[in-house]
Amino acid sequence: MSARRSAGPTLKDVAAIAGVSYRTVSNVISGKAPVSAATRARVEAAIAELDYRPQLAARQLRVGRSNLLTLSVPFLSLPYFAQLAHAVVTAAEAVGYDVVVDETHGDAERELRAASGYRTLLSDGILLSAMSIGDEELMAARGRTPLVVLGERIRAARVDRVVVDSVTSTRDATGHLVAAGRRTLGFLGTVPDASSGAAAADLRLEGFRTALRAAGLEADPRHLLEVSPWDQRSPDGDYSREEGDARVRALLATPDGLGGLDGLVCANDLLAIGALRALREGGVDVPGRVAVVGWDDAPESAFAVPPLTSIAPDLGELARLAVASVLRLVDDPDSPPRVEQAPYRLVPRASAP
Amino acid sequence: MSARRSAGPTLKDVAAIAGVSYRTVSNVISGKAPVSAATRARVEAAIAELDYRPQLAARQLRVGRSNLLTLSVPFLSLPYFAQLAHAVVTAAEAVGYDVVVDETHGDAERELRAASGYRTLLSDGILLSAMSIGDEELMAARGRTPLVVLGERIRAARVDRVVVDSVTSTRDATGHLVAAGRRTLGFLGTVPDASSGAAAADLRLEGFRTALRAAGLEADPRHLLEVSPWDQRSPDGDYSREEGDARVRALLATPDGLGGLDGLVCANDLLAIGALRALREGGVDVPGRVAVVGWDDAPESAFAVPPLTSIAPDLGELARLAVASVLRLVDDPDSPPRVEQAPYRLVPRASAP
DNA sequence: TCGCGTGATTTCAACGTTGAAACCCGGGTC
DNA sequence: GACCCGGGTTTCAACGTTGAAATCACGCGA
Repeated sequence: MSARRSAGPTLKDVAAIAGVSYRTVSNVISGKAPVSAATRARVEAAIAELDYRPQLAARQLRVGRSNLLTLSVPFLSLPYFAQLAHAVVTAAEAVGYDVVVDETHGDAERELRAASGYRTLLSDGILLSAMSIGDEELMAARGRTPLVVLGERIRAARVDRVVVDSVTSTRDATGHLVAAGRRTLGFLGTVPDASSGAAAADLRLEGFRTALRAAGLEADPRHLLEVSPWDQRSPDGDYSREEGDARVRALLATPDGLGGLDGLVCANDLLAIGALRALREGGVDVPGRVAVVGWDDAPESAFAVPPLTSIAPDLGELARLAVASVLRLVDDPDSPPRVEQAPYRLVPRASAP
Repeated sequence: MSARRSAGPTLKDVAAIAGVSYRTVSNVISGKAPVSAATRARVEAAIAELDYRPQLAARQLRVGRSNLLTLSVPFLSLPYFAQLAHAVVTAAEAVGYDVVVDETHGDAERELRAASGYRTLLSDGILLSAMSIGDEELMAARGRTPLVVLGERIRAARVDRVVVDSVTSTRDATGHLVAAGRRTLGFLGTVPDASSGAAAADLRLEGFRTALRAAGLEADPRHLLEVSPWDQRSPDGDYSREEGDARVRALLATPDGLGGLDGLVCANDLLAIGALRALREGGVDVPGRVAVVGWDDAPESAFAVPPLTSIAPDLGELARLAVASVLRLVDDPDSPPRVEQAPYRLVPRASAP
């Protein structure tokens, strides 16, 4: 006897018990062909008796679909991606799909593998949240598997994408500070190499600048706080609480300290939460002296000290759009690429009332 | 032409180009049979030319394995489960497995479906973190698919489980407070219905009591704070920051307020973080007046105000043990059930130095 | 009474892969 | 020179399911 798996019952086993052909059992299950009430009952009894379950692999082989989507994110352990995964699993379930989760750790090679459809054909479509690879690499690597990119790092028009507008959202967040009378604003989370050019953080910086310009303001270069270069060893990437803490701490240690800074826009909530700690421990009142806003609306942000004002992307909608997009591609691989936007809103809290 | 999928190349297509039989292509890919260097090169060139990928469904159908595990958790959006998912994906990847994530929302019906192996045969094994169903239901529902239960809710000896010892870990956490001179201790997170009897929170309460007893202390019943009954509508379950905040706020609103409470042990970090907020806003100094410990060591806990002392379960090890267990079952379905323990450690921070 | 249509059921083949076994061929061995 | 050995390669069948088409039973109108 071969070393095969538990060898559960098959259509044939059910058919034998019910006294019909196995095709009829299939008909009962799929409901695609009419079956008399009597046989249906017999078949269903047999199914229950054997606890029969269809073998997805066989179905998939036959029909060419797995009803599986792959979600590829850098780190499931970051709140943003955890929320995203939650939203995607929920959205996929609503349309009868399961989700395989892949973590890239922001590793370019792994992101390329995701873009190209992995080594093995498994899922019907891929949702990729990239943070290391750029447009050309992605376009070069992509394979036949339907692909939808999440987020604004990738800008190529020839891929389906679902995004939340980083520029206008961050402009709004910055505008919120300006409207509250803040005049000396800083930005936490600029990226070292200008080469990337399309990272979400760059777009958020752009939104920051747009808002300042609109208000006739300008940012002191010392208030543009750059995060450390990407570090593979860090388990959570560089937009972390620790990094936010460190960068603001460094600013405070500067000869002029804050230098009049009265508002800080952060590229994400984790950086903001780190910044809050550094400010608090540095004796700087928030929002009295400095107002802080983040981006993500992580669940913990409402419980930060003080509670953090943030941009809340509608991840539920993002996920629904993404799933819909990828399924459209599954149905029609030649469907022209679209870029869709998910909404966001500004959630004001005590850190920037 | 039928409406099948993109119809990528198959072994036969590669074979045609390379001028060999398709079985030889298979040999090149699997490496299970010797292939001469010359043909190997030709085949590999053909593979590259066509960008051939093996079709997992066909392989799975043939060999009876999918190299897929299903992880079933209540909420991916809770830090604990997000960390757990991260750990499981990592551990599975190390042994060549992908992970399908299923969210039950703590719904009993969905947990039962997970325990029984889902409606369709897809993954080789299931890792289930249950929070609603009990021993009997689980044993009754379980099907043929190898199952490993994560966590201590389920106690049945006849299922494989991987746990972190809630009793001793919480006893340690409580002991830490006692050692620091705290004498009037409370517990946040008792559960309403005593019927469940095996929920992790109950075990943590037991650990709390054990430690008190060992120190010759006793808890004032008013200091055993019960969380609200499970609420399906709540997106995050009842062990939430909001709940912790509400329960402690309620205690403070009591005629005697804290009533001498000088240490609070929380069933998890989210409750503790909520508690910290309520205490802070109630003007209660932590740890000056009340020391607080949590359980989970959520990433955000190090940045809480004050940073939270917590029990840090070794989720990496938990995941490795769980994956190893389920794969053992896959290889040998009759392998006797085991219960394995993952280690934990106490991480002291400012909330309970 | 015959044929016809429709509902119910079955037969057949195919999806792409791999285990098992057969085959082929050149180089020893006796 | 007959034989065996083993690397290299191929043939064959099967995994469990579903699309397509064939078959069957039966009531009904002509």
